[in-house]
Amino acid sequence: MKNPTKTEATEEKIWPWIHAIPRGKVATYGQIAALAGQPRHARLVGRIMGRLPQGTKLPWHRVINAQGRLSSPNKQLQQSLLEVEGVTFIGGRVNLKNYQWRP
DNA sequence: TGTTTGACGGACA
DNA sequence: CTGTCCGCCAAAC
Repeated sequence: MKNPTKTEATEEKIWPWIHAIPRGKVATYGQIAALAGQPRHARLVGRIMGRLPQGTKLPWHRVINAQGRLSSPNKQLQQSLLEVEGVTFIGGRVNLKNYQWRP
């Protein structure tokens, strides 16, 4: 057994928060990092997201960047998943003023 | 061991 | 609006 890496320790903290994002709302990478007690670690969140398995139950599509744009490899899928939930895209971006989740 | 990379963010020109 | 730069830091090379 090895000590958990910093990434693994952070995973445990961010997953509950991502899971808590309600339908029709979005959160930013930096926001999740801050909620998990890791301010300024947005990239760490992004790296963890990239390691998620396909069948994950986490609403990964509700996490976007601070500019209201999509950063995931599969932007097309992510956008359609969000639109189904009622998130509107204008000019390829989301209006965070209206759709950002505020715990 | 040193450098580059990346599902980021914010400041600035 | 776009593009550049810097801070951040684990993982990959």
